[in-house]
Amino acid sequence: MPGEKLPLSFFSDYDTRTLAQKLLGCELVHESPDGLTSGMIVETEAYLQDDPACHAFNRRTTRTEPMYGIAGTVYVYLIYGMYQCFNIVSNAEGTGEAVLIRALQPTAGIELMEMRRLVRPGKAPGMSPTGKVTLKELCRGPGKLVQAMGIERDKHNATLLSGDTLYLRSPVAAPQAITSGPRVGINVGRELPYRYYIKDNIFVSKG
DNA sequence: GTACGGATAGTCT
DNA sequence: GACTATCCGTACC
Repeated sequence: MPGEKLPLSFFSDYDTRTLAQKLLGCELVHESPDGLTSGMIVETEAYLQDDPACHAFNRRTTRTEPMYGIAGTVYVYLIYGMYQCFNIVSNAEGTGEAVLIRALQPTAGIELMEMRRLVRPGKAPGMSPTGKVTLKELCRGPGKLVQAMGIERDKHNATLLSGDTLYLRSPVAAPQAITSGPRVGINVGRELPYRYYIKDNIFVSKG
């Protein structure tokens, strides 16, 4: 049913690359103490066990442990020492694969997202005269969407996406054309076309 | 509109 | 001690 909370089984129904495409058009919802925010997933990247760009490519460590959990586990990692990236673990338990969520099209809680994304006053790309970033820039990038959605590190290794404060809803309408290409910002494995996004959607981080 | 330098910290070798 | 890869702010066109 369109718009329904997705059961945990959804995440184990597909292999990682298929899941990365199935997630496009789904709505990520966070019911935080500050209020509800949500956005439609418009851009994802798949990270596979045999893929050198995958955090779980090398041996199993404490940091990547959640990646080996059941499909639907949340994996949040720190990048550049300043930003977080939000991933949904995929494939069978014991396999270290995940889908990185790279961009959202905001659907609810816009004002709250703007508050969370406030940067210091001044001129910057995508910033309106009022000091708020534009709608287009709110969730256009993995670090930005984590900030806008208010996803904290306590969500790391959360066991469920359904029935909790952070969950997904099935697409209201099937996404239009899906395009794939090289993943963003990585060196190793850059030749693998594991990035998927909704064609011509302006909320995608890179066309 | 594009280009690039700086900030930053956890993880593993 | 090496390695990692995003956002912001300034510069410039």
